[in-house]
Amino acid sequence: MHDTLVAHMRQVINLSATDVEIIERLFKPSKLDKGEYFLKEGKVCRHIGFINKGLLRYYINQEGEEKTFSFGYEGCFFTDYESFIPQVPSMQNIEALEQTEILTISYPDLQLFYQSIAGAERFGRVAMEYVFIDTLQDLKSFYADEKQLRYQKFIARYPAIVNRVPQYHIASYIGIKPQSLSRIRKRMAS
Amino acid sequence: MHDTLVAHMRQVINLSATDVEIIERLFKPSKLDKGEYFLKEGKVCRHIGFINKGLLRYYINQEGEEKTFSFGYEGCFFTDYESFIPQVPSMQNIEALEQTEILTISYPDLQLFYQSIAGAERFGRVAMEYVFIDTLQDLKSFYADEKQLRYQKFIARYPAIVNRVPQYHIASYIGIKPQSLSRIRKRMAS
DNA sequence: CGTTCAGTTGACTAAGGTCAATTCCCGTGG
DNA sequence: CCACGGGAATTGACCTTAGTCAACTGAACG
Repeated sequence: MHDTLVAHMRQVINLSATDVEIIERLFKPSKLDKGEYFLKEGKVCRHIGFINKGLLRYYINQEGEEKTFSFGYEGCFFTDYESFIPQVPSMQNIEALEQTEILTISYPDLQLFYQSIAGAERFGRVAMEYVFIDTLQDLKSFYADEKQLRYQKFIARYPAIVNRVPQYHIASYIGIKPQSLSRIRKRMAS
Repeated sequence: MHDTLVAHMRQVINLSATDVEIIERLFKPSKLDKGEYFLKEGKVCRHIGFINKGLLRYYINQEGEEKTFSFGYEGCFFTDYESFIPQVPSMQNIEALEQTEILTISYPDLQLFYQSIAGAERFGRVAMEYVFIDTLQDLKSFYADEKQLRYQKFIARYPAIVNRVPQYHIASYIGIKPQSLSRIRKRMAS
């Protein structure tokens, strides 16, 4: 249950058997059905999660439109950092696109985790660094890349999920309407 | 010289007099003239900096065009995380738009900082969290906001720097050409 | 076999890009 | 003090790309 998570952590810090027991106690297994929400806007995001299996979608509502800005899949940490870190109400939604198995840790338990395990702070920092680098690359791609290139990068980078996500969510992620993505795909095929 | 930096850190962690001495030893003062570079693409970014005074611009070169994606000013930490964290060659440039006074810490000295001061890991994590939240908000604005709204948000959020930055850099930051920004400004005035 | 919803296609519109000319601003040198 | 030069900003005319609205296709499911 916690094997993948522990393996992730061991790439960064050493964990004793006791440490692993602490982790197994603090990170609680949970399931989300397809269409179920991990987080709804207006609520404070009280957990960080780790995806063992499944697929999540992050989006904001803007003028009645859902803007998807990220996906999470096997081996990803996820939370709404904007809400979780300062513990203020969230403006985003996190929805399961498939039945998803996760491990979650609450805000107070995360503080316990940082205090109980040597190097946990370090792991927290490093884990965030990697999420951060990902976000930076995404941001730069959005600034600089043509929409067609963004689509090509998406299918190159996430081959594992491209067929699990409806096309209109991918269009939203790229920053265009489904019709436009359809036209781009047509252009690419010829 | 290190007052502002130390004050910043003290908002997050306790620092003894000895700690402050360590910080003063590890964070080295330096100056950049207007037009001088802190980082050029192709080089590994070997320092994190803190801005005491001045103004920096971050940009990437894409098809002969400079795409500005961020600015740094008084009280900001800065580095190219994508290059600094894994210590690989950078794809971005950091240029001083004004004479800028900075404090910098090298990668090895940062590891020393983390090891020598209790809570330093924590400060590193928290500092990154705030930069990260900023980046997330920026990313979401780019996804979801009209260009005119992006401009309005920019002048609302950075009133201190809007008059210190040439308009064509702001246009680039927003994600449009200088001509388009000029037309948006005209539209807003009427 | 019909309902539903994702995806495609067509016709038209709107926003931003491109190219080029012009104006504005500011520092420098006659 | 004024004229000139150069880069920034503006404006105009036209083009390209994505958005909008609407109709249609196709696969999934009861």
